[in-house]
Amino acid sequence: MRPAPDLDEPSGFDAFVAKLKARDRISAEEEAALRGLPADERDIGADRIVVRARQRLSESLLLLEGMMCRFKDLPNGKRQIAELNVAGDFVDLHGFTLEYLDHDIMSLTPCRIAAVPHAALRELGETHPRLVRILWFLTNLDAAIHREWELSLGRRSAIGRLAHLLCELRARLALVGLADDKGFDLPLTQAELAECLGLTQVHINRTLRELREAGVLDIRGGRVDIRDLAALERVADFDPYYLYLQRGER
Amino acid sequence: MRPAPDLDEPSGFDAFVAKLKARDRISAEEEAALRGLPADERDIGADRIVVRARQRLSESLLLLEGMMCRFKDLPNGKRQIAELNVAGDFVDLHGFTLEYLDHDIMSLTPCRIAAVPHAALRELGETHPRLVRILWFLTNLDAAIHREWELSLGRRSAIGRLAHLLCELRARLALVGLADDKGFDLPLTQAELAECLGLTQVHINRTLRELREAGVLDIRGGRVDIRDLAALERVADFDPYYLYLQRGER
DNA sequence: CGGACAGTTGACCTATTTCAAATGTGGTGG
DNA sequence: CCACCACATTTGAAATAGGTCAACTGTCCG
Repeated sequence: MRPAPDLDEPSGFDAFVAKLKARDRISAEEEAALRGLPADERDIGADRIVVRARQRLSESLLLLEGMMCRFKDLPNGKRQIAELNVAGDFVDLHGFTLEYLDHDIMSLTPCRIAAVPHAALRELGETHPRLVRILWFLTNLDAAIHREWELSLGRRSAIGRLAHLLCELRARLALVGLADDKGFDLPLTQAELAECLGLTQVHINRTLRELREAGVLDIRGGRVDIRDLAALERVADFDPYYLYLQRGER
Repeated sequence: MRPAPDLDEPSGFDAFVAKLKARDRISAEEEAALRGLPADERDIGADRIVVRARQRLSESLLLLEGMMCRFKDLPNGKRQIAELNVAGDFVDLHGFTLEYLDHDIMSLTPCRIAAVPHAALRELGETHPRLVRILWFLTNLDAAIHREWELSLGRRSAIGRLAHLLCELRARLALVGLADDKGFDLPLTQAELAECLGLTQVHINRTLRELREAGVLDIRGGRVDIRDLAALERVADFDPYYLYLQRGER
């Protein structure tokens, strides 16, 4: 295990730690333990399958930079993206207890990742039970996001779904400083948005136009320009409580 | 904490422990630690909200008997059930790290539950890190089920969705001895099935008829009679790997 | 300049919803 | 034992959100 680095020194772990601190009080000793986790950093190109379903895992990947998604395919070729992952997400932390994943994970952009061996996580469990609860929380947060997507997929209209996804992404990216009220970078094609929302690419195109013509937002060149955030959250029916953004300390 | 009971003595924990043992090797000492968890047993009527979203939690509920569901509502009144829970499920274990839920939990039948204080789970974390990983696994299993439901809601046809849900339920109920190849008891109305599947009650009725007329199964009087399991799994496109039924030991 | 994709648009189609009414069914009180 | 009520199921007819198909238009990059 590498020595705990100087806490002031910027590292790829920053987005991750920032996200934890936004939700829980983390002591200096705990932060050092997290930053001291052995982590093999790597770069990955866009549109690469990073983790394959059913593959036995011995490490979990922290996404330092870039965007990834987890998805499942049907034999007929239809694809459903189950969640988007942004910088600071521990994309397959659930693989630590599941041992293999039930879905693939793919990079949507070039990404920088840090691979943390499961052995190190197990060790952390012996020494820092509270940190384990915080990691456990992160996987439960993924489940909460899945539930909100189930609600969208099952019960929201196309425009509501699309607006909701954009609100969620904005909130999650803002947490790591990658979005504000004006907008954010969105490296997704309309076809990929369709795969998130259970719609077709053609219908995404029309729905996007509807949002544009209503003066809500505009997507151009991989960037979401929000014209009227309040209106966006209204059509999305967005309530971020499911993201657990301001949980008290445990 | 009450003393560890005789392991041979039947208890409400049996379905729970059976489910763990089906997936992981549990030592006698570990089983004793689980069964020794303080648990306040209670009975609950059908159609009662058992845990409310946003409510601060200090205990988690193990479902000993009966069926529950977790759901979210839209302001327009539409409801999406995110998961069904059967005997042996730790229905709001995720509340231990989330502190409050993002959804309601409701009983679908009369239920018997055991409430385990979070303090006892925290203590277990200090003494039995491996058991914590097994509990953590259970919440990750819920997330895997959510992902499969996202796939159904986003990409499967009505008949595929319905068949898939019935396959999943059958597999999960079989794990605790409540289903076999012939069928199982299903205490859901067609309206509730619709709320699971993102469809309308009317369409569930028609889809059920389609399955009946194809000789696949018949639902009558709260019981699913499976006529042709292979056909059912074929229209469902069912592959139970996402249920992690035969994981090796960690 | 050409080729590969991503985005746009129109015309038509269909799975599922909506609305409305009829038919079961199980439980309760008289 | 029957009448009645609430609720679940069934069915038909009409409406629609979103899908499908096919072509055209960027736009980026080598």
